[in-house]
Amino acid sequence: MSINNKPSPRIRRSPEESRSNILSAAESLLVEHGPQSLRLADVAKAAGVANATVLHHFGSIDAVQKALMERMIGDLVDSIMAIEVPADAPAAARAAGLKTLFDAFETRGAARLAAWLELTDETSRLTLVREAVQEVAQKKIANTGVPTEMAEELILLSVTLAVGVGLFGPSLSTLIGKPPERARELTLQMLLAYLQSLSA
Amino acid sequence: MSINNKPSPRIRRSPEESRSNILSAAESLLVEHGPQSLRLADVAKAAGVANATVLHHFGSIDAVQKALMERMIGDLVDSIMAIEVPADAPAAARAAGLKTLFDAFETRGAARLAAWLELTDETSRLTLVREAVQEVAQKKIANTGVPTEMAEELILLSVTLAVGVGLFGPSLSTLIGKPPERARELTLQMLLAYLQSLSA
DNA sequence: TTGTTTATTGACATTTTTGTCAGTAGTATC
DNA sequence: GATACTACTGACAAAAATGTCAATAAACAA
Repeated sequence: MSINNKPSPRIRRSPEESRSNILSAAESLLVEHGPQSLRLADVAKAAGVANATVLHHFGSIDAVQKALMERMIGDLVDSIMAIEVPADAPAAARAAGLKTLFDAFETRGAARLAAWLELTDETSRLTLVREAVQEVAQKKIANTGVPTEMAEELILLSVTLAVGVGLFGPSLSTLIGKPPERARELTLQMLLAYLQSLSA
Repeated sequence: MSINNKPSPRIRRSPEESRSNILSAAESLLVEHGPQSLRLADVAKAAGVANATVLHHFGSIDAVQKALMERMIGDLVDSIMAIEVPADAPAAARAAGLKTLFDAFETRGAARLAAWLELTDETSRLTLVREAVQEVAQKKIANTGVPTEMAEELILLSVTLAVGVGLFGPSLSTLIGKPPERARELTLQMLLAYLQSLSA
């Protein structure tokens, strides 16, 4: 029996492409199998490269995890910044903005990222998010006549609910026999009603 | 130089005590340093016993983690079951019940436990919680005249918010320069207002 | 073509973590 | 006491995970 030595065709990427490829693979692992699946061998395999390649680009598996946090935080910030809060803020527009916020945390791994950061005491990395939130508070809500102080608290409330629902909503809903999106629906319904009551 | 061979005084516990001691140490580690700190050597050290002792009682470090999940879930169920919802449910009593619920998730590690389960795809272990929730829904709320269907959804809403706020509330609050309990205050305030509006 | 650069890799070395085992030492019973 | 039982432990073995290094090969330039 002859062993098949296929010369294993190499793919040569630019450093940026390669890093991005590896981080994307790691992100999938994180979302699908949790943080403890971010092992060197697993990440390399998922990315379709050798272990040494991962280390060549990041130096250590720890650095991969840190870089992944940074990238996902960056994406999250982009999502937050993209939220539009019309100046006159009619109810429908406000609802759409909140829906976008909740989607940002539930689809893909933003909520899972947040849980990961929370469990590993890496919340300090969230300064970028903080700045984004405050920018939204100032530029996009302050000009509606709502005082900044209250705008910040409403954002705190909304973000807390969005990330919590994003992480736990689907599981808890199905746990008690409801469709997975039920917790989010209920939460959004309540949040909107509450915001409306504040306007009156 | 003579090496000091103190014979290292042994503590001999009953198997139950020993298991409990080890699980308590593990729980502290989980709450303070996250799931990835639940290594054999760390758990043993925190419990003040040898590595082999942990394995003697649990067989593997994995079994320790599973046992810890079970125990914390049991504690959580007890907390939920202890919630009293008076039959006539005056606003103040309802507020107290919800406060208890939120406390159950924030103090100590219930919310962190939930996040751990979520990230590791172990949500299937939550059947006990499910049963507790449904028992509360039936026995303690149904007799207030609220239909079971709605009671379950209100509990889903409350639990989702409680666990989300318990996990993320403190960090997010301090992140934007508020006292750590601010997110919980805001959430409870909204939730109570919403429940009251439903009664009208 | 020839040479330069460097992304890539397999083989190996190191470290970390987990698990095994035979012997030790508390506790209870006779 | 003496004996039995077993919780407990240190020393060691095994496995898993991370990291090193010299060689290879893809892209590009002269």
